[in-house]
Amino acid sequence: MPTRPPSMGYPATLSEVARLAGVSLPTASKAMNGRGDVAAATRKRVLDAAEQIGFTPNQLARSLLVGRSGTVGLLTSDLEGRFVLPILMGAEDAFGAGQVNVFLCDARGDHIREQHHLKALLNRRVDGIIVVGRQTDPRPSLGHDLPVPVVYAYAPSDDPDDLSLTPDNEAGSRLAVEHLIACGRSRIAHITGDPSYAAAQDRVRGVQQALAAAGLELHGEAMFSEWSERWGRDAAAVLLDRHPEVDAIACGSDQIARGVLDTLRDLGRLVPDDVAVVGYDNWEVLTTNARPELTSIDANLQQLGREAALALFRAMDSSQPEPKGVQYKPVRLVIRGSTIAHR
Amino acid sequence: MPTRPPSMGYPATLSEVARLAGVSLPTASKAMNGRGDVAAATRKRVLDAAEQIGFTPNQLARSLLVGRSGTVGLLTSDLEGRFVLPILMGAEDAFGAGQVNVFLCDARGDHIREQHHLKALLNRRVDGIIVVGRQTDPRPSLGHDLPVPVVYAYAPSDDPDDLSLTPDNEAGSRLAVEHLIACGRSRIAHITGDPSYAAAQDRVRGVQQALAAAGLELHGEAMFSEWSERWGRDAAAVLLDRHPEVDAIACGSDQIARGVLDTLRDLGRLVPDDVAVVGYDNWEVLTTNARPELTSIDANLQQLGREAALALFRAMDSSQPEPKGVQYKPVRLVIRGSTIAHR
DNA sequence: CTGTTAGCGCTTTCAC
DNA sequence: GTGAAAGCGCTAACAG
Repeated sequence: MPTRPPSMGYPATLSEVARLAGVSLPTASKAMNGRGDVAAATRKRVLDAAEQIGFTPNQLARSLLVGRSGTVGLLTSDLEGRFVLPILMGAEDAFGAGQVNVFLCDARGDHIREQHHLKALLNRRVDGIIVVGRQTDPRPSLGHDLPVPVVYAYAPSDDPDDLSLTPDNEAGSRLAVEHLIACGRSRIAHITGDPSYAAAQDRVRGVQQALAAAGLELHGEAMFSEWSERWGRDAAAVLLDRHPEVDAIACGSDQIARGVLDTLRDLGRLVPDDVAVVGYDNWEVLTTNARPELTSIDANLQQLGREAALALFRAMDSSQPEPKGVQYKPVRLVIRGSTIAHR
Repeated sequence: MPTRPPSMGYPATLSEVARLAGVSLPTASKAMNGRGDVAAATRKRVLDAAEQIGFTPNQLARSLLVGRSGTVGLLTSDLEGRFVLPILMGAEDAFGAGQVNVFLCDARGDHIREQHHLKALLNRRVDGIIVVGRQTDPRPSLGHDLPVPVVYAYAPSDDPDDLSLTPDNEAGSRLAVEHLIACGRSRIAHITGDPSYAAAQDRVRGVQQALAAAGLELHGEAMFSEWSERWGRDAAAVLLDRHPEVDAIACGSDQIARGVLDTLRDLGRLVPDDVAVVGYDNWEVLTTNARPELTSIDANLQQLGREAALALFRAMDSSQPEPKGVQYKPVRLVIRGSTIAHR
């Protein structure tokens, strides 16, 4: 006797499909999944039957049986941060192609909430987890007693036994300054954001390296404060007052660069003729609408998300020892009118 | 004989907990879930045993049995759009509080991909779906032959039998213009974005309504083009050339408003003394860093996401007929220095 | 090629 | 109070 009549309302089950097609349940299963050897005619009957009653295979049952859910967790510390979203997109994209679905969890910077979400993800038997932080400062590891692999993106784990993918900030500002030098600038200053951010420190280091390699020195001290347009405006005013000879300014963010451009304009300094300006982050809304358009450093965050997904895939499939440690991913320079004039 | 020895490596099962606690499987289940009548001492033994072997209840099995997964799908048409994220945050937040986890799917504006994701979500037996669009233009319905309730957020469904939540754009620009009038302005112009967007048309209508209610007329035609700073700059230049008497400009977006501010500055017009400016969207990065800070309209998107989640909750729980149709959600005016001078 | 038998991990009647 | 039995919907061996 059928457990349940093949009525509408409930999603159809595979046994209903089997009955309708006049085959046994396992045969229907094989036919649906293209498994085993099933006569072509039989397969067609099954597929037609499934189509007819609108059969939707229950992944929950399948997952329970095969011991993998085909899902991963994306644990973010802060969805608001504008660096998280592109990473999310890249990861979701890469997973989607592999039939994997993504649970999104936002811990909003709270450790308790993070633990809570982690537990929920494990209860749901995710096959892996990507942890996305909002800054490049190292963050606490989730630990190693987890039953699934974990990859850290943007914010690296503070445990060297974890795998972390983060943009190479040092290389980024090195690129920026090398570009300025290549454009013939030699009196270069640096205005950046909050000194408590690893990103600020790393970028200053990159600037210093590029200058040193060219036998140059920074004009004035590196100027730290907040990651805002306002600070960019104020800092540029002070800088040009005290170092009017400056012919290029490397900025720690596009926001700061936008402020710098504003002040230069107010002071009647032409960009890029008198002073070249380079930003950081390549935030298109800001860079492509600036006057002139802003040269900037792009961290390829979407690519970073994709790579994190692929690394997790590998760790999930092979359960071989994953590579460990922090991988610094290459960034790229996007040249626009703030460093090279159009003609 | 136990199916599997209680060894490490595999996640512990409830039957292992039961064995360790010296009770039967059902009793362990009841103890864990606080169900039925279980002796306090027994419950403690079970909980201790669970703790000891690090038991993690398998939600997959539970879901299969009880017929609800405790998950929902968040189907976005485009993660990139900056209106989607706050809605996502609000929804994730509201669901998280209810022990519900969220599958994130980005269709990237592609119908095929959307159908693909929809199917995946149904296979995973989500209990409901929120569809988040990136524009306020109506979008095709997912249909009504779905086994789970659906709520549309931001982009309403084109089917009046669906429930949609979208910001009230008309009311928004009405608020903006009423504010300008209250500030003593009477020669008001309107610069907005792409006329193919419903948002542009709705906002123009709101502007007209507020002007008409005060017995005023728009100065010049409403100016349409793209949602960019650049257009804001160019449009403002033209506008002030042809209508130098204008004393206020209502803009269709904050980006446009930023461009307008730039041009006003270039022309030596004081804001807000000579010309007041109001933006739209309250995109903080743009509004709080403008000179002066930009008055704008906030669509309360996070709240919108939260409400969509709550509406979906209701529809999921009660399976009573959900309310139908498009609900226009209130927006709010955020006053800053571009309309009222500090003293 | 197809059907029978088992069982994934858990909850839920229902006797004891 | 507690345990035995019966599945949720599906797949992975095996026999036939």
